[in-house]
Amino acid sequence: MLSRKTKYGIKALTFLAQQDGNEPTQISHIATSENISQKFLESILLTLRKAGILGSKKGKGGGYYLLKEADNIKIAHVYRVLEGPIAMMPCVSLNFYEKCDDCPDEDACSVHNLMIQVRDSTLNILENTTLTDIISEQ
Amino acid sequence: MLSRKTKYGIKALTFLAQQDGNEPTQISHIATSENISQKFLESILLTLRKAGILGSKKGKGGGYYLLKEADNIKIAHVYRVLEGPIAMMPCVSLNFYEKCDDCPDEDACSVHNLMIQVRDSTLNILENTTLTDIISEQ
DNA sequence: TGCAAACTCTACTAATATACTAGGGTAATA
DNA sequence: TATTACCCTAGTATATTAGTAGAGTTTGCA
Repeated sequence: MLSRKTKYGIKALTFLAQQDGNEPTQISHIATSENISQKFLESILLTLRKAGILGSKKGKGGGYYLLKEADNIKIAHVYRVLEGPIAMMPCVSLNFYEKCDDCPDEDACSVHNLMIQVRDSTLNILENTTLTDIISEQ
Repeated sequence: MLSRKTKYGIKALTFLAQQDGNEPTQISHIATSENISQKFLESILLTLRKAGILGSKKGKGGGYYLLKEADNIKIAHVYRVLEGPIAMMPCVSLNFYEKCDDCPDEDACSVHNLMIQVRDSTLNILENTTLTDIISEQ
């Protein structure tokens, strides 16, 4: 299941991508427009900023803005920052690999190879979808 | 992330599918062979039995056995029984649909359509993979 | 026939982690 | 000085992953 965090994060990013120019947009504005708890959104946007996806400006006229063009922001990147691994098990994760403690041999694990397939098909979608793609599909 | 419950469940099913004939296999046998906590496995197999995937026999010589041929057991079914929805959000789930409380219009939701794509590609794999497929891939 | 062993089945309990909410105060900027 | 992002803390709820204890059922043997 996708956490609200990731869902809200993607929604906020598409909202920012649809703003005219690159003027900073206030958290409160995004929160009310997208029906998101403002405090929660605050921490999400902060995470996205630390990941280099968003920039911010304090004080009057401040807010958040995209650091890159919308068609250069891959959903796979956003997903990994907010949700974590795209793979369904650590032992099939490319970026967050961990060995299973119950599996002596990964190649002999019936679930392992299946989850590699699932990972690849999901990855194929998320790596090839940008913010721009998402907006145009609405 | 896939829960251990589902992972163990699939492992147990492949173990049963690899047994000769259809003699009942004891929980303890599966648990030690697959490095699974026996008590945990107990509740998992019970769930699979109630879902009509496994049969059981009590008393001496008892245990669990497959109710159908291995090539008639789809992973998608097992997944839904143990893990729940295959979709990453309730609003794109076929079998567990629920409306999002924050979305006034699903078609206008940037995440919605993306997650339909992810669901379909995952579903395509899980619906077309049976226990037999999993075993042959080891 | 009756007892004991070998099983599954059920119900509690609990530790741990994670998701989400809510509040306060601080720092930077116009 | 007002406005806004930033940061810290703590609480609540829920799911996961077990562990414990015992009840119920079947088989085989004396």
